[in-house]
Amino acid sequence: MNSSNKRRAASEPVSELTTNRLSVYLRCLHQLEASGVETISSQALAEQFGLNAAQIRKDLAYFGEFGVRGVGYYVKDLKRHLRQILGLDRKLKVAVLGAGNLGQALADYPGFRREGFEIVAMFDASDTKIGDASRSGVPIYDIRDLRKVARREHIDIGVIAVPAESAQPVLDMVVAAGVKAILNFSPGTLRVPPGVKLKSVDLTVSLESLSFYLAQGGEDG
Amino acid sequence: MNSSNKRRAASEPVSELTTNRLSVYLRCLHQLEASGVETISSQALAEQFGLNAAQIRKDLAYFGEFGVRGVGYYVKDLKRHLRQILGLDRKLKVAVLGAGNLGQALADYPGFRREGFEIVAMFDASDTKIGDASRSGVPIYDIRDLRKVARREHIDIGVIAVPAESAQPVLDMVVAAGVKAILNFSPGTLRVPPGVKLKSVDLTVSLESLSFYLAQGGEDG
DNA sequence: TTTTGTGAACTAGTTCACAGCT
DNA sequence: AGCTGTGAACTAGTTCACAAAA
Repeated sequence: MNSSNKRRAASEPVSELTTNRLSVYLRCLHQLEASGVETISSQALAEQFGLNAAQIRKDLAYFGEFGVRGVGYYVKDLKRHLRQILGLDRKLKVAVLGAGNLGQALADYPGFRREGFEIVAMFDASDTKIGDASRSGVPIYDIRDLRKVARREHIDIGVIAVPAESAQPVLDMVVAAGVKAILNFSPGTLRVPPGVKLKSVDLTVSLESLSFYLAQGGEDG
Repeated sequence: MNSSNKRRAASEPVSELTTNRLSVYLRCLHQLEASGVETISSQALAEQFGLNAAQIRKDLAYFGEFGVRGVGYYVKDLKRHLRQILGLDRKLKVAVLGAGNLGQALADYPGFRREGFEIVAMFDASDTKIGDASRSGVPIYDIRDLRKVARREHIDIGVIAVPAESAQPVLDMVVAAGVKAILNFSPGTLRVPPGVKLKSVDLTVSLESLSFYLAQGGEDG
């Protein structure tokens, strides 16, 4: 019997918190598999990685009945299911917008390649960078060729690492080039049309949240 | 009358979501001030930046009565209050652990300096890097000198940008050196003792969440 | 009149606890 | 017996709506 027999309606909402946790579970499973563990209960998984067992079960049950009562989850099986749910069973092509320090670091970041992402292009507006490549060999194209290159290379995901003031115009270009999912590292509010997914990582907000802790909570903790 | 007359008990919890938003509000106020706006209502702020007016008011009211009924908030005043609440009224010293691509990019990231963070040191274990400096001049020290340098330089915040396998040992060293707030860019679960604040930015989870969108939601959206 | 500050209502997310399968 | 999958209970977070202040 097929364990993916429970299918969500395509429009049923999945919380982003849930999908983020699926990534975490997948990483845990990698480690367990590497340690030779064949099956794992939600309880054991929770204890080992500081999570809640019921939450793991709920998150997983949302996508199918992957567990076996009395046994737990088969590590290899669950891994395969999670990779499929997260869309990691096909290679995803990524372009980095902005070939500055951060852009180049992201383009060469080994963690992205590891899970099947392929960084195939960087884009910049500066003549001194265009035509060059990152250390690991990702070519830097003229931002004006974005649409052309994006189509040719079938870019799935754009990563924005440009200064704040050019973030929205660059984002608009990426969207116009047909890219439907964007990871943004620029600070500030950006707008995308419906049907395009924007996820932002705000480095300043992260640091300031630590500053807040030190100023308020840390003093008398 | 002092507008900070309402004081939270030191132990009263503040949601991280709230403190993150305070950073966002502060950034909005920078922009408004630059545009010459002197007062702003929660309604106008909400509309301009895509937020909810009641939420802005609640977040702010949590720390004091900063607004004036019938008028709104004085941009300059509120900015000052937020900077003080977020602990940005003093310079905070930051050290980056790991002088690889990502570490160097973070050390030179202009956004950190802008809000008063001062990146004063990088640490690495590789002889070829120790003694060198980042492009913008941040010196790279031997990780074994962490404790000494951290004390001498009064490091407030550590930023971890080392490979996954060394993340926990490096984190332990940072904690042992007396640093109470850490921003982590390594993937995986890390543990810190109580009294130390760890905030993690997981680049792989972020990308995988976009992959999920493309695999599940994007197709038929 | 305008707009804050805030209790009340609502919505989302987490955890509990147990029926039911293996 | 052991563990999943899940309704019910609970907790956290958001939005509404309005009294009170300027």
